[in-house]
This record gives sequence, structure tokens and C-alpha cells, in this order.
Amino acid sequence: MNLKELSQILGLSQTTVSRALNGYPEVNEATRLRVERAAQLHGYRPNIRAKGLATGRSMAIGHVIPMSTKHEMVNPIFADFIAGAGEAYSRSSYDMLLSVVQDADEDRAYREFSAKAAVDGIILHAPRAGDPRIRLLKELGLPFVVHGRASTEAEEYSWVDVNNRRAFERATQFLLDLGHRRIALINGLEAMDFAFRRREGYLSALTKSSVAPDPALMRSDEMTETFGYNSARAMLAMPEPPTAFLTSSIIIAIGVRRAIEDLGLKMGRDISVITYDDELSYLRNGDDVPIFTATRSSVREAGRRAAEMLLRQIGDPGLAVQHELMEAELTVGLSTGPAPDKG
Amino acid sequence: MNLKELSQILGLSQTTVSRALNGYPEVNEATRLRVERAAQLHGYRPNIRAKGLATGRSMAIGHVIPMSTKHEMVNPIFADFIAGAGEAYSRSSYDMLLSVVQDADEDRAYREFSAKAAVDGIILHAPRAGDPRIRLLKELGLPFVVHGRASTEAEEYSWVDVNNRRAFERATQFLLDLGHRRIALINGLEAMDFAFRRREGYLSALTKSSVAPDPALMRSDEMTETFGYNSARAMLAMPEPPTAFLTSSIIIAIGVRRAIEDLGLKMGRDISVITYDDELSYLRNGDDVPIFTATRSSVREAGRRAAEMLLRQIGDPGLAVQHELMEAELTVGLSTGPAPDKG
DNA sequence: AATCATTTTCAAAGCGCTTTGAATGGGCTA
DNA sequence: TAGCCCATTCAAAGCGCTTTGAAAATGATT
Repeated sequence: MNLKELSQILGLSQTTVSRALNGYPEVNEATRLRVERAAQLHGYRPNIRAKGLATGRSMAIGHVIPMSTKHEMVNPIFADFIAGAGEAYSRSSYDMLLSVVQDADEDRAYREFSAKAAVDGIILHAPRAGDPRIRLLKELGLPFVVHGRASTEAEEYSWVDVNNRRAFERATQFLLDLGHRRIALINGLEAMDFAFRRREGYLSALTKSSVAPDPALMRSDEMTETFGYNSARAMLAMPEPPTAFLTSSIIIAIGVRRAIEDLGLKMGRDISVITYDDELSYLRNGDDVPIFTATRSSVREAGRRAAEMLLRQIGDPGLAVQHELMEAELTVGLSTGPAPDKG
Repeated sequence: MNLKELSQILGLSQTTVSRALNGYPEVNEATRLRVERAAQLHGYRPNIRAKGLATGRSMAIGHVIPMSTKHEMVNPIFADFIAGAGEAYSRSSYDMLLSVVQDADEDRAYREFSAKAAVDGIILHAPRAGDPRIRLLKELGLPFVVHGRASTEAEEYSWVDVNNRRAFERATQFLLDLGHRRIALINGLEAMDFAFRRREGYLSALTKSSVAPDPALMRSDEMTETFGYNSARAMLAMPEPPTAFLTSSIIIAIGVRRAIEDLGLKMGRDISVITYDDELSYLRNGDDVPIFTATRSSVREAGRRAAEMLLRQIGDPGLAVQHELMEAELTVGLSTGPAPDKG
């Protein structure tokens, strides 16, 4: 069923039918009702490509999902972020266009989105420090919102981010207050901006308490369970092992816990663990009592807000760039306790 | 840059330029080269909507991601499946269109894809037994491939699935061979076809060994860590607790392990655990030595194959329905051992 | 040189929609 | 009754591409 057929059935011109369905005022209320009924009845939906061609808008948002070539791994927070963004899109009847690319091909993916006129806007994921993609997107002239920030990037751009620095500063301080001095940081890849900021927060708290940071207690890699496990095993075998771990993801924390338990130690008593918790839907941090003490913020909510921000910008291109900084909550769970006495 | 501009620059007609770029034979080789150079130089890409309108093809595949209303949860295997499918799509320069919807609205999402002519084909996720969506998709006439099967559905349709029944039968048998008799099944929602089949396999193995299934040892729900934890805690507190757990996801298994360790028991010695492992990229089952004994099959590979199958069908609509049944490997890890002696 | 076949190029139509600018008709005033 | 205005409807153009059917250019053949 297309517009031509529908209008023939109704004995109206395509113009009128189109206007009736798009809520233009210059169409008789009775006619509009008749048209809407018929459209409903015949399940008519305007062909999205024809509509897009005529209006110059695609009603779609592009997400480029970079895939780490190293581990062939997709960012684990991605599914939840998408779910949040997807909600916002369907409310505004936008579609989501996904392009999964090797991280080396990412630039090309953005250029294609733009050149093909496939999308009205773009969400940029996982920015690195001084990420060149931001300049690329500005150059392309497509509205975009970054999930996260790119520290050293001078350009103005819109973003939604969580206060990673503060979150890790608070978490570290929490451990310091419990008497811990040997605190390990198991971080994500520090080329990523979020991980860089987390490290800054960690270091800042240590410095404020005059604890000298120990490079042997800081690791950074893709956030897998085995990375957490291996790091913790190695560190706990050191002459002066850490008494507490600060991890960048609940997935890493699970690995750290495994290492602790493999050594016959008890998490929360012998070794403390505090993690950042993205509130991943499939990896909830316990039911009522959190498993891990955590600084947490919903990545799904971030997805929702980023999407809404982008849609706002598309709706009103004159809008200034916008920023949204979410604060992470510090929730106390069973994985932390006072530092054990020496000796 | 559009076709008109490009052809003016070249002093050629739009026809010729279009043909040159689309590899038609009736264009002079020298001209083609000239055109390709210019296109490259000016970064010309055909407007995807105009192209789609002209050809009647959208060069996009639709995925409807149902979101559980219960836990606001997206299937954790989704990201990896998408990554696999995405690879196949980009090789054939298809795009992926995602629609995240509450599971109640799913039908509408498919109808919209079809009515709007937004996609050339659809991948159907997470089929339930006798899933009505299959009939809906046949009715809509769009090519589609199901990831999984719908047992009681009589219609013919293409699918890519793993041999869930066999995998769970083997896993159960493995535990039986180790002397276990009280074997718990912590399954996904059994309205889902995969979970239903897994249960069948489990029951079949028990029956063959004349072990009476105990309903108290079988649970089924959305596959979260806490579901695994709570189930294991409850079961291990029974008068006759299980000596082994069979779980449908590594996420559940992680919860089961937590329960075991919370009780001061040791996994692999006191209690055995065997899990289904989808080889999720962010939750690898250990590095070299698997953490869990597991039946495993890559969901990413499944995504790749499903996508390829769908593209084949789109390319040749006369093709008969196709099926692909993948077998899961049984890999032995550290989480299983002989059943402890009674007493 | 004339004819024909072949290769190469082109103008124009069409995909299904929106939107511009013009036409129609009813109601009201003078 | 004529004239005007407003509400409503319409025909046609245009979005950027592909593709059909025809024309032009080239080469081969007589």
C-alpha cells in the first residue's frame, strides 16, 4: 500500500492525504479522520526512503561500534547504552543505524554515514584523549553527541559523561579512610578518556593523603574477567601485596574476586574490593545488598540522555553545544572492610 | 556532492557515471577509470535513500531487540551476536537497523519495518516455542532468518541454531559419569526455545541413567548472576542438596560459584559446576585453562552465519529455506570433579 | 563510400513521498 | 445577484538515484 493507492481509494489527491497524515492544519477535520481511519485499516506507512528523499531527513541515528582488533571484543557496556538510546529513539520514531567496524576503519564509517546521507546524527562512543574523530565529525557537519569526553580536545562539542575523576577519587578516599595504604588500580585502557580520568582521581586521592603511588599496583588493559584475575593474582604474589583493589568494571572485579578466593582469602575481610558499576542489566551488583562496594551510574541512563540531547540538537540546529555530567553514587557493599593489621 | 554535480564536472551524463560506478559492462574502460577517480577525489557516495528508492532495496537488515519488561534487560548474548552479524553485513555493504522495543510491542516493530520498506531482511532473535512472530514474518513476505528454532512451529523457515539438546545431554552425562546423582539445572526462561531444549537434553540424560528428575533441582528464569546465586543458595540449603550444577549461562555460573564460596565450599571439589558458554567476548571462560567445564559454542559465529544465510536468501529469493545446526564442544575445566562420597 | 553491427553515451521516465502555487467552492457581505 | 474571502483541495515539480529505450560514435564489411 502506497500513497497513490491510498489516495485513490479515498478519492483524494496525494497532497491531501499526505497532509492529513502529517498533521497539517489546512485539511478538513472530517477528511483527516477519514484518511487516518483508512491508513490504519490498510496498514499504510509512508515508505521511509521516499519520505527521507523528499524531506532530506533520514530519521535515523548512526552508531559506529568499534571492535577491538586485539580481543575481537565489543565494549560490554554497549548493549545497555544502546538499550537506553533506543528507548529515546523509538519515542521520537527515529531508527538506529549500527555499523560494526574494526577500530582502524572507524573514520571511513563516519565518512560513509555522512556522504551517503544515511543518518541525521551520530553518537560517538568511547572517545580517546584528543580523539581525532571529534574534529572529523565537526568537519562533516553532522550533529553529534559524544558519550564521554576527550580531555585534550580543544574543540567545542556536546557530550554526556559521568564524573569519572570524582568517582575514583571518592572510591580511593573511601579505602584510605578504612586504613588501606596499598591500593591497586585495575583500570581500563588508559588511552580511553574515561580510564585516564579515573586514574587521575585515584592518584589525586592518594597524593592528598600523602601515599606514594606505586606503578606496580597500577594496571590498565581491556576490561575482561581474566584481566582482573591475572592482575590480582600477580599483585597478591608480590612481597608487599595490596590490601585493596579498585577496579574499573564489575567484570574485572569478578575476576579479582576469583583470584582472592583461589588464594583462600576472603573478600571484604582479607582483601577489599571496590569497583565502578555501570549497572549492566545482566550483571547486577547483587539484589538488595550490593556484592561489591561500588561507585555506580547507569550506562543505560547515559544512553537515554545522550540520545535525547542529540535529538534536541537535530530538532534545533541553532542550539549551542550541551554538556551533561552525571555523578556516580558510592554504595557500600560487602566487599570492603578495614585494612588488616600488619604482622 | 551528488550525481548531478559529479557528472557535470566530468562532462558526462548521469547515466554513464552511474553505470561506471556500478560496474555495468557497457561503459568504456577509460571512462570508467576517469569516473572512479573523480568519485574518489570528491568523496562521492550515492545518497542511500535515493538509491534505495530507485532500486527498491534498502541495503539494510533489521534486528528487533526485545527488551524484557521484567528486568529491563537486554539479552547478554546480543552484543556478540550483533558483532558477528555486523561483520558479515559490512563485507556486503549492508547496514544494520536496530529497533529496541518492549517485548509487547515487538509485532508492531516488524510490521513497521515491512510497511516502511525500511529493510531487505530480518533476523529474528530469541524465539519462543511456537513463536507467532515466525508466521507474522512469513506473512509479511520479508526474507528472514531465525537465531534459534521454535519447536512446535509447523511452518518452514530458515534458522541457525546450536544443538542445545545434545549439549545439555552430554553435559549431564558427563556429570553422571563422575558419579553425580543430585544434579541441579539452572536454566534460562523455558518459554524460550533454547532453554526448553536444554531441559529436554538434561532430562533425557537423567532418564537414560534411571535418575529420577527432581523438580526442586530445576529452576528457570532470566539469566542473571543473582538468579544463579539465589538458586544455588536455596538448593544448597536443602536437606539433600545437589552435588553438581548445570547452568545455561556463564553469568549464572558466576553466581553459582559465588554461592558455593560464600558457604565455604570449593567449586570443583565439593560442588561441580558445568555451564553453557556462549564465548562472550567480555566474559571469556579463562585464558588457557577454562574456569568452568563447559559446553561451548560461539554466539558471535552464530551471528556471522545467520547474517550470511540471510544475505544469501536476499540475493537469491528462489532459494529454499536453509538450516544450520552448530554443535557445542565439551571442554573440561576446573569446576568439575567426582561426586563426593556420602557420609 | 555505403552499409551494418557494435560499442558507447545520453535524455527522460520513474521510484514514493513532500511541498509549492494555483484552483475550487461555499458562505457571507454589500 | 455580484463580489469577496476563507477553507479546502489539487496538479505538478522536485528530492537523487537507476534504468529503459533511443541516439551517436566507432569499427568492420562489402
